[in-house]
Amino acid sequence: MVGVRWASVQGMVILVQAPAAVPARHPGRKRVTSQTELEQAAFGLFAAHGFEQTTVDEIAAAAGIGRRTFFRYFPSKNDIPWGAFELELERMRVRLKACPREVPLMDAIRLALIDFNRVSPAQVPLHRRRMELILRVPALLAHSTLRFTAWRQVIAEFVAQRSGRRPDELAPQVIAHAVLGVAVAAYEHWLDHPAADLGALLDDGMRQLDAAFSGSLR
Amino acid sequence: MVGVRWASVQGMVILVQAPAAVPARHPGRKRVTSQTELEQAAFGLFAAHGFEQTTVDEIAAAAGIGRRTFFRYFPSKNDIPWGAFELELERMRVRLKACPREVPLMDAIRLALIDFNRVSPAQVPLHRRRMELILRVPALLAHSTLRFTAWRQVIAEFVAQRSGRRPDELAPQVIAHAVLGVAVAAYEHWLDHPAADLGALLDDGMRQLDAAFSGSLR
DNA sequence: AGCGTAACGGCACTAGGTGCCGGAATCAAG
DNA sequence: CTTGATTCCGGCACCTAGTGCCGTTACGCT
Repeated sequence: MVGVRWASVQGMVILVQAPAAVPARHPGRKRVTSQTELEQAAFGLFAAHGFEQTTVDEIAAAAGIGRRTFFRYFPSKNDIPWGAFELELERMRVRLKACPREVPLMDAIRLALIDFNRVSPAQVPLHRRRMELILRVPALLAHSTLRFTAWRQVIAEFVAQRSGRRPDELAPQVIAHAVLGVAVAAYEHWLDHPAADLGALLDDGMRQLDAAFSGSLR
Repeated sequence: MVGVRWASVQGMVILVQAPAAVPARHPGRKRVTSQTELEQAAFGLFAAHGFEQTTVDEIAAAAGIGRRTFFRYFPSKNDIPWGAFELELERMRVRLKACPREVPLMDAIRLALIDFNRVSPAQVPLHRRRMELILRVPALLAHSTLRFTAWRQVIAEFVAQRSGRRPDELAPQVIAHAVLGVAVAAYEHWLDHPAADLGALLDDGMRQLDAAFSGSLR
């Protein structure tokens, strides 16, 4: 039901806290709901009345919990659409680290980018709703900046490791910003063109950027 | 005193409204302060207690106006550090449009980027405080997203015009995101290394990105 | 002086977010 | 079964940003 496997993860549990499925013998009262349940309740309300018109009170009421409790599951209303982002991010970090050094830097990044954003067909509608909220609701787009920083850091660390620099140097940061830019631009396009293939857009985006610098774009 | 010359500007007055200096025969009560004055009062408080610890009431009190009036000068507390950004942006738009077609696309952008971010030595300290707030205070960094969108749009429109595409196509958007990324990364570096030259960092950033795609970075 | 106009600013209200604290649920041990 | 430690729930009070409303104030012009 809860469906989040996380046995292998140890640290890095920032957003996703213990789901109720784990039978572990914890003392104390059981959690009455989960992030996933709250997310579903919230998404329903967002779809019906829009993000801004939906108050936290309404979400809490719809989920049958107190307003105060809501803020124990999500640090803010803006965090609702992000799901298990930190987990996904960790996945990308591992994937990049596992990439053989024979693969050229930008190829490695391009492939990881595509892989990171692959979703099973069954989850596409949910993913689309998520991204629609994140990229189209001004307050959420603004909030996303903070998540994007963590995302970029993963790229920057990979570039740094590969090129013998420190992650905070200019080159890794610039590349990380650029790659994130490709991702966001591809998503924007994907939202506007539902028939488009996200992976292809990401691939294309990276190649367009390449082309721009190679001078083939005038 | 007010010091904002704007006689030559006509449209595009979004943030900067009529300063009291213009003698124009407007009926009605005169404005009692200006964005610049409020900005100064606010910056003082920010430096003393930090952005988040400073309330709008305190800023208003320091400037000798009512809290309600503050919100007639700035749409939100988050907008304080942005100064005449819209005006600057318009300057960049004009500058790009004036660039001869002989100049290759990415060179034109690189030069405009450097030019856009040139500040006179006397204004460097203020500019640094501005950017420190915008890029280091989480709430302001988040808010900046909205301004950055407008900034990217200027780049995207230029690329589109040059390459015979529409601004919302993938290539212009990707390039715009990447260039903004260079700018932000350069500013981050500049904030960490006060001795560095911002123009050089921007130039370097663009070239690093170029190098990454040319495969010279491994 | 009087009139139209526009800015001021108080008041009340909404909404997100937080600290505090008593109460309820759960598990383990006696 | 009772007790106690632990953990979660959720009400309450409070803070802050931001907005609509509206009476008041200051200004320019006639």
